[in-house]
Order: sequence, then C-alpha cells, then structure tokens
Amino acid sequence: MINLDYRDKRPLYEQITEKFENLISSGALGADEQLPSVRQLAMELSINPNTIQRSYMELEKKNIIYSIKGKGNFVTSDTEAIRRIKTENLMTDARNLALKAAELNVPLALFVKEFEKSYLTARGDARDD
Amino acid sequence: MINLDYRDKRPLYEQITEKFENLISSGALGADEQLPSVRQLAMELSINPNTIQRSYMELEKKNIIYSIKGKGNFVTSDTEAIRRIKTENLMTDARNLALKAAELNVPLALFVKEFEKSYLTARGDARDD
Amino acid sequence: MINLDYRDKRPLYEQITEKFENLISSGALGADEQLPSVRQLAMELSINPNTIQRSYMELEKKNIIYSIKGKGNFVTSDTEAIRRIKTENLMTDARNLALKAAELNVPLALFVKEFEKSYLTARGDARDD
Amino acid sequence: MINLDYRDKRPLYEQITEKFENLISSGALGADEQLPSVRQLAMELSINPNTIQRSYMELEKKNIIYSIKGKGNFVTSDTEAIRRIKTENLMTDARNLALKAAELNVPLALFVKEFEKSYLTARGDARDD
DNA sequence: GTGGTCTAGACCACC
DNA sequence: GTGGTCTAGACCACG
Repeated sequence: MINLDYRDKRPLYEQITEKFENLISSGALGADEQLPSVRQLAMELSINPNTIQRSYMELEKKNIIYSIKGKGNFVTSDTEAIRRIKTENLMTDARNLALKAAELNVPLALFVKEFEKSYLTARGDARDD
Repeated sequence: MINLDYRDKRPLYEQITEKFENLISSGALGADEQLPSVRQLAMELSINPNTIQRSYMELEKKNIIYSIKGKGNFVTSDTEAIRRIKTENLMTDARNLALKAAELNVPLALFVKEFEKSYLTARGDARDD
Repeated sequence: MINLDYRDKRPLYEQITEKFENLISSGALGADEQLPSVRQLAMELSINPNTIQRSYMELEKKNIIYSIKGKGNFVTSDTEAIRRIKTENLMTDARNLALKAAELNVPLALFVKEFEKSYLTARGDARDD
Repeated sequence: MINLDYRDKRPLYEQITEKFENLISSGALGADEQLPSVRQLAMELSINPNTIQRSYMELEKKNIIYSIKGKGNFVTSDTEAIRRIKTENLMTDARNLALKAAELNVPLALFVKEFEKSYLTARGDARDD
C-alpha cells in the first residue's frame, strides 16, 4: 500500500502523510474506510511507530481522517473535499510553473510535451500502486 | 539588492543562492560583474559571513560565478549556461508535477489547459522581459 | 578507516571526501552501507564536526552518498555512478596533462610510451583489484 | 607573451611563474635573455607589480632566472637543465595518472586516444603562443 | 581589502 | 542518537 523512498529528502512522516492523502483523493481509500493500525503499518515498513503516529496526527489535524479511541483511524466522510483541495494545490503549482517558464522564454510546446510524456509514462508504468 | 524572508522554511543560504541566480539570469547582474563582497553583504543582511560564503560556494560549483582570491566574486561570462541550468530545473519540476497529477488522476487535458492559460497571460502582460 | 595528512596542502574536507570516494569505488564500502556518523568521525580524527559535515555534503552533491535525517549517511546504491565520476575526472586530468606536454614540446611518443609502461606494470602487479 | 586566466583557481603569481618556466624550457626564451621589467609587465597585464615581483622571486629561488640590481632579470645560462626538470615532472605525473587508470580498469587504448587528441589539438590550434 | 578554511558551540528537526 | 543550519570568531593566502 505504501512505499517509502529513503532517498527522498523529506522526512518519512511527511512522505507517509502525502501517500495517504493521495490514496484518499484518488479514491483508493473510500469514505469511512479504516486505515491500517499504527503498529501494523510500522512493522510492515519496519520503521518506528512514532513516525506513523505523527503522520496520522497530521492527517487528523487536516480533517482528512478521524480517530476513534480503541477502534482505529478512519477516512473522513467527505473525500470529495480532499480531492478538491489537492487538485487546487496542483493547479496552483501548475500556474507558478507556467509563470517561470514564460519568464525564461521556454517554448510552451516543449514544456507541455515533456509534461505529457511524464504523465503518460506514470499512468502506464505504475499500475501496481 | 537582496531581501531575506525569515518565514521561508528554506535555509538562508539557499534563498540567497536563488536570489542571485535570478538577478543573473534576468540580466540585472551582467557578465564579469562583481558581486558584493562576502563580508559586506553579511553586514548588510546582518547575518554571518559564513552563510554568504556558502551561497557563493554553491553558485561557483554551479558555474554561475567564479571567485578570485583577494579580488572578489564575479558573474561567469557564459551567461547562457545559467539559462540552461534554470531551464533544466524547470523541466524537472514539470516532470515531478506530472507524476503527482497522474497519481491523483487529474485529467491531463484539464491540467494542460490551465497551464497554457497562465503561460499566455504571462507572455501577454510582460512583453518587456 | 581515515587518516589525515596535515602536510597535505589541500583542505581537510577535500582529503576526507577523496578518501571516501576511494573506499567506495574500491568496494571497501558497499551499496547502502552506513558511513560513520558526523560526530563520531569528528571525534576520531579530533577535528570539528563541521568539517566532516562539509565532506559528507560534497559527497551527497556528487550522488555518491545519501543522507537521512536522524538516521545517518549511506553509500548510494548506484555504485557504478561513482566509477563513472572517477573515470571522467581521470579523463580530464589526461587532457590537462596533454596540454602541458604540448606546451613544453615533449614528444608525444615518448610520453605515451612512459604512460603505457606504468599502466601495464600496475596491471601486472595488482591482479587482486 | 603572457596571458592570464582569471578563472584559474591558482594564484596569479603562480600562473605567471609557470608561464615563464614553460617559455624557457620550450626555448622561446633563451639563455641569458632579459625578462620584461616588473613595472612594464605589471602594466601590460594591468595587475599589481607586487604580483610580478613575487613570481620573479620564485623563479630566482628555483635558479631559473638571476637578477642584477639596476639592470633587470635574466634567464639562467643552463636552460637545458630546466627543460630536463620540467620534463621529468611531467613524466611523473604521467606515471601517477597511469596508476590511477589501471586501478579503475579504464582501458589503456581509450585513455591514450583521449590523450593524443588533446595533444594534437593543442599543437594545431595554439600556434600563436 | 578580498576569499577560503577551520574551530567551538548553539539550536532545530527527525527517528 | 542522527543530520542540517547558523553564529561568532580566528587565521591564512592573495593582491
């Protein structure tokens, strides 16, 4: 379900947080579905449970999951809201990138082509996510 | 010439490095022009000279400036090299963004359209580049 | 593991960087193996941790090692990359030496012959590489 | 006669010293020939006379030139000795490089070819030295 | 005056 | 415990 990239400069808890956000906003994890337990996931990834705990804490703070003591952690009911937020963030990134490209006079076609190539490769190669 | 943003999470030396990259790639600092001295700029920004030194070191490693002991730091004469570097960085950003978009199932067309809109607006508004 | 030569004119951090490059490219340090911690090595060599830190930073920029905050520094899994870098450095040295030889009017044949002799001797004596 | 390379990391005085050594050992400056005066050369290169002074001092210390107060600086009589020393240094460099190449398993042919290419280019392109 | 290296020591984030 | 950033201050080489 989750793969860690140890070469990524970001802290582990941030990687994990983002992975769950993506799983939820892409629909792989549906509304009110239960997340893996802290201990189980920690064992699976062979990392410290504290790290998972911190990820879940952050997700809860962002209202993406809710926790029930003694039962576990669950995806919030309104997954569509999450999807909207993530998409909007991405669009903002796209706009900023476009501004930079324009500033540097990088031809639009060149840029879009590179973008499409990566997109299609990712969709084709990563069916095992 | 340079302003620091202490709310920015990135380290100071990285901010400074980027500021100079922009000043140079935009032409505000021309070929073989001298950069402010390490000590002077440190005083101006009221930070430690070592921090400036580190920025200059990074810029030199990237072949954006060259340093002469006892004289100072100077913009490389090959300003085209700077443009190449910045363009390559941009392409990498594009690829990363594409990966995220694919992961979130954001339709490619939607993305490209938003992108083009921003790009063309920027080009239309900023003919004086 | 590492010995410093205080008579060497090069800065300490450069000596350390080179020593690790050799340890890795010779296979003494294998893929994903952990390097000594910044503080520990600093103590061992009785030098300042910042100096070690700088070496490790340079190694990381060259993609020879990768660092994980809170865990340590590790040899890159792509050890072949290291060989590529060292080979490229060697080629550059060869080119520079050729320029000097040309400037001094040292006959090419003489030079190449001396070179080949050393090379073949080294290969003959050191089959255990 | 002398060209400075401001991008060279070595100090200016060292560059100048080496240039004179080469001019002498390649025969461009013959035995007992007079070197340009400190002031004149400093003006010509638009650098500080102290820098030239230091170069000449080093050359004198190495017994490559001798100075006569009130008259100027002159090439030593035995220029052949200089040529021998420079050539031997170069040969040592060649041997060291060969050892490294052997250690890294860089094929000999590849190496020699790169070397010859640079050598011939330098001889062909730089007739104006 | 300039850049470059190094030390000593602090504080933060991460695990 | 780990790495990463920054400060304060020193000393050297260069011009």
